[in-house]
Amino acid sequence: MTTRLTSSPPSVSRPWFAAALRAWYPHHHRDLPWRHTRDPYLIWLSEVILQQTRVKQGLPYYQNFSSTYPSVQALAAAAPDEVLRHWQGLGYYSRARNMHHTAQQVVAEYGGRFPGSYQELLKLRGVGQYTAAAIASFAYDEPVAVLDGNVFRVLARIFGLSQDIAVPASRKVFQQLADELIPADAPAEFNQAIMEFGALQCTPAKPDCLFCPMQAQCFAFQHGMVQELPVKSKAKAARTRYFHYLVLRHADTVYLRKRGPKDIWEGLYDFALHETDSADLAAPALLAVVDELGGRLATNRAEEPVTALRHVLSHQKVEARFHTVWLAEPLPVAPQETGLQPYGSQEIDDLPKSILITNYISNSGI
DNA sequence: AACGCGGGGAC
DNA sequence: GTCCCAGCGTT
Repeated sequence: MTTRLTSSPPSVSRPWFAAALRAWYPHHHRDLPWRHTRDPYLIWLSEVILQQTRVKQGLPYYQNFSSTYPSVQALAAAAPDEVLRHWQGLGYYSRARNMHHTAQQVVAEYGGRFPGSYQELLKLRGVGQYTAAAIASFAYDEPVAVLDGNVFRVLARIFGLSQDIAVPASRKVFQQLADELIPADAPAEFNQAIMEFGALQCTPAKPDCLFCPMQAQCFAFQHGMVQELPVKSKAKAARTRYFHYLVLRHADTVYLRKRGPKDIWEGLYDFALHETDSADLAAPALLAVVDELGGRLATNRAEEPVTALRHVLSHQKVEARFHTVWLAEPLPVAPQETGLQPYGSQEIDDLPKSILITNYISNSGI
């Protein structure tokens, strides 16, 4: 496959592109709060929230975080569970854990001042090439081009780049072009504008080509390839998992535990979990699990209905069944490595939880 | 280089 | 249902 469908060589600069963006941006851009600050902390906060997240979804989280933690010192001083609780519902929770780690590092090792260049920013946990370029350009006017999903799409269409954007090796072609296009005198505006152009004008499914100012220069439009570009190979299908939750209850408490690493929802809280290869779990197997935990069933409690919930992630489908188990007495203290601990209703509300667990709790009246 | 990691909205 | 979103760290 040709690496570049246009006839002009990569070294040719295209001032018209930056000029067209510059003409389009002031009249079309959205008024977003992180565009009114040069504070690298607030810009970093917004960029981490917006990684793999739409502006519409991330905006309320930015408002909440920036008011709850107005400075990097405030964020660094927060408890890890509290940070995760504020992140609850946004997904990709490693972002919150890394963000908290980096806040503490900036306070402890950088005297509370954010690193002042792209190369230094890149060393921070949770700050990759995109985020480092965004902070460096928006806060410091450093001429480094951002490369996100919007930029990939815009450049692929306008300049006819046919490399598979899902393949890491394709990145260098797009990065080189973006670095050629970004003007040294207005890098921040260029980066904002190209992403906004991708988000509002050159959208994935139904781009507004009819009223696009780059229509005449756009390779994809001129060649009828708008739906074919960018080229992106398919992700592999999501696997299905079967979760059998034991909602262990005694008096006014419910047992929860913090989820560990190397699986979904690290650091979030859920119930005792038994995972199987099928949707069904026979009653004897269920009781065996309770027994393993050292639990003794209350005999004066009526059986409660099993709640079944389905939860879909990008890469997994979780079919969860919640079995309420009333205990005759509290679980033995530190039975094994289960980490299960009793929590009251108010405490549970304050714990960080996945959407699945939050939905179950709100439906079950815990 | 390939993979794992959320949740929501557009179509 | 499919696709994508101001990507990143790990393996």
